[in-house]
Amino acid sequence: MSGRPKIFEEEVVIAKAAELFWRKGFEAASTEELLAAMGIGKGSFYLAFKGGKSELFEKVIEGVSRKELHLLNHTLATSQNKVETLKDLFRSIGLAPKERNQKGCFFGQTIAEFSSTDLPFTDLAARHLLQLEKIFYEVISEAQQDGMLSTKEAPALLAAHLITIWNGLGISRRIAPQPNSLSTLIEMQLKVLQ
Amino acid sequence: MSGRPKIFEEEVVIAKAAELFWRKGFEAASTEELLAAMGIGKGSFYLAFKGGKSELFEKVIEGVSRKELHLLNHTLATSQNKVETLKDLFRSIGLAPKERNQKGCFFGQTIAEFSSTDLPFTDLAARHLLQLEKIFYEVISEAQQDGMLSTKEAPALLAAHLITIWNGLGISRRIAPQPNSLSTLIEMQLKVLQ
DNA sequence: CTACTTATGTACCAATCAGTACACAATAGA
DNA sequence: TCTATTGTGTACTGATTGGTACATAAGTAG
Repeated sequence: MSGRPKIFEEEVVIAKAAELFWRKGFEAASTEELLAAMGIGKGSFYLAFKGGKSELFEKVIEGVSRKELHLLNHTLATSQNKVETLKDLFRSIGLAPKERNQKGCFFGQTIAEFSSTDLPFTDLAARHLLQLEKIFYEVISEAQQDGMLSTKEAPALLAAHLITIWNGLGISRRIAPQPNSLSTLIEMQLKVLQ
Repeated sequence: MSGRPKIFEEEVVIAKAAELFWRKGFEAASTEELLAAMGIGKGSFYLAFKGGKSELFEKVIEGVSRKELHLLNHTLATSQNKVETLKDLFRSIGLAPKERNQKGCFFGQTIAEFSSTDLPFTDLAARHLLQLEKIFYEVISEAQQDGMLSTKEAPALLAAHLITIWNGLGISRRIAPQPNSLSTLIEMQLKVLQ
């Protein structure tokens, strides 16, 4: 039944591969580099990931998505002021270290690399952004009903607007000379949530 | 002095290469594909572009940038209402055909592909976005002074905000189910210019 | 015509790509 | 200990990568 034991956990090596994919993109990250980063050999890799590099990348997208959404959902669930928590999500961009900002948004990056092809990566990345938009929508919707938001704008439109800004900041943060300039911009952009 | 005549014009083949680079990105576009698209052979190519694929890509960035900025500047120069012209630039995203929208923004795409490396491509692409931002700034600044804009927000902040939205729409347009949804979003986002 | 200059097409190159084949190692159950 | 099962490491593969070498073509100048 159970032969030689695995020397790695799938979740762990997927997370390590994610780091490299995020930094270099799918095409530029070679399988050899990935294997080195994951700390496993070809034999183990192609046994665990029969689909090779593509399967790995799909699982990386799903893994990063799950982690990020879980973190946000958890923070919201234990938050006193959900709108403020949402705002803090954006504010964190202005406070992030340079290395983090240079990597931008993994999902926006993936869409940029693949949206003109027919690979399934675009759909997976788009699905994440859609889920993020849905979270925005629900927080805004609830806050409006509770009178915590004075804006009369439709929650769906506001959520789509926030996603646009999120993706836009995913580019801006990569080329911003100093993160300080980002913070004042973000603070201004968050005025739509009042 | 003058030997065998060239069978191509540099500007023309650069424009043809731009189409492929824009659709597939730098890494995914192979030199052979590029040569086929440009309609020239390796001999001619490496004589004209001693830096190879990299030099070609730099010239593509510069070429696309120059064209887009020139078009916008020309439209603005002959416009009665510059703010409205700016708005129309954004509105055109909602009206563009699917094939166009799937390509997104070439400069955002390039920044996404390279911002974690030290290649000069990021700087070239960032420079374009900065120039675009400057145009936004000047139109807003002038309109505010002429009383055509009631917003009291600082022109520099508004311009940075518009660039964020521009880059965000560069992602949204790639994954939008139908362009119709984009138009209502864009119209809402343009309310900052009133 | 000859000499010179520049452009073109093709054959070729080493390096790298993602992926496979397979001998061998390590466990569990009998 | 023997067998079955699963995992690992390495050698190898064919294809493709970006790029070079070079013979030849197509012009101009004398």
